[in-house]
Amino acid sequence: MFSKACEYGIKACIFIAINSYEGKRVSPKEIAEEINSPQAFTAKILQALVRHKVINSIKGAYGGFEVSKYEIKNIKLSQIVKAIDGDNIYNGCGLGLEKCDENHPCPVHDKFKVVRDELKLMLENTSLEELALNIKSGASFLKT
Amino acid sequence: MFSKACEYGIKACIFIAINSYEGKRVSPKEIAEEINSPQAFTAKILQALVRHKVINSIKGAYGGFEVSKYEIKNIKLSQIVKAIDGDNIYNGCGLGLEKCDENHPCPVHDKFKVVRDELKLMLENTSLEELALNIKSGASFLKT
DNA sequence: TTTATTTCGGATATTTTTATCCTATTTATA
DNA sequence: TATAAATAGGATAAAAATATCCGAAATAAA
Repeated sequence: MFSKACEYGIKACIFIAINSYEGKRVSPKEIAEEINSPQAFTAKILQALVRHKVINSIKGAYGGFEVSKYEIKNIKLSQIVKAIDGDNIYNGCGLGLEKCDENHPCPVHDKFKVVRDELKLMLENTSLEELALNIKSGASFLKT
Repeated sequence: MFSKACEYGIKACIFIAINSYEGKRVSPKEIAEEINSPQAFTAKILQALVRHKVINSIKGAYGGFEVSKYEIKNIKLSQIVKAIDGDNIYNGCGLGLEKCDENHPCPVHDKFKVVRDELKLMLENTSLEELALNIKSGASFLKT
C-alpha cells in the first residue's frame, strides 16, 4: 500500500511526537532503533518531512528532531503520506491510466473510488496525537 | 496500490475475456497494443496468470491466450491480484511490522483493517465479466 | 514430415526504490 | 574562539521491479 519510506516516516513521526510531549529532541539513530529501520535511510526521510514542514529539525549540538507539542493533534496521517509518497494514492488511476475520470474511466474507476475515498478519509481523520497516545499507553507497537 | 505488473495483468485479462466471448484467442502482441503495455513484460505476466490457472494458453500455430467463456463470470479480480501481487495486500501490516495482529497491533492496525476489508470485498465481488461488458459497451476504457 | 506460428522460459538490461557512506554546515557550550 | 555534537546533502551501492532479447518447445496445417 505505502512505500517502505512512508512506513518509516509514519513510525518516525509517532516516536518524535511521543518525545516532543516531554520536550525531548531525538536523533535519527534513536529513531531508527526505536522503529527498527535503517538509520541513514531514515535520516533522508526525516529531511523530506522537514522540507514539507511536517516536523522540525534543530541543527548543531543539542539539536534533533521535534514537533510542536501543540501541533501534534493537528498533524494528520495524510500530511505525512503526502510528503513522502505524494498524492498519487489519492489521485492516480487504479490501473495506471494517464487520464482516468468520470468521462473516461478505467474499468475499475467507480469501484476503486469507494475504497480510495475511504482510505483518504481515514488518513485525513487520523491525527498523530491519537497514534502517539496509543503507543504511550501500550495499546499499539512501533516494532515487533 | 497495485504493482505495474498487476495493472497490466488486470487489463490483459479483460481484453482476453472480451475476445474469448467471440471464440478468439489473442497474442501478447495484440494484448500489449490494446492495453498499452510493454509486450515482453506483458508476456511474462500472462505466463504467471496461466501458471495460476486464471487464464489458459494454447501453444503453437493458431494458439494464444483465452479463458473459458463460461468461467468469465466466476473469475474475480481478487484471483488476478493474488496471482501477480500475492496476498500481502490482504494480510500484510500497513506499517510493515513482521507481527501485527489484535494482540500486538501496529499504530494503524484497526483503521487500516477497515480500508483493507473494503478493498478485499471489492476485489472478491468484482467479476471479469462485469469489467469486460463495460469495456464492450464503451462505458470504460483500457487505455488513454 | 516439414514449416510457420506461437507460447515458454532463461539470461540480461534498465529503472526505481531502498540503503549506505562521507563530508559540509550549523550551533550550543566550554 | 575552539570544540564537540548535530542535521544536511551529495555520491555511491545494493536490491527489487520493470523491461527486453533470444532460443527452445509445442502445435496446427500444408
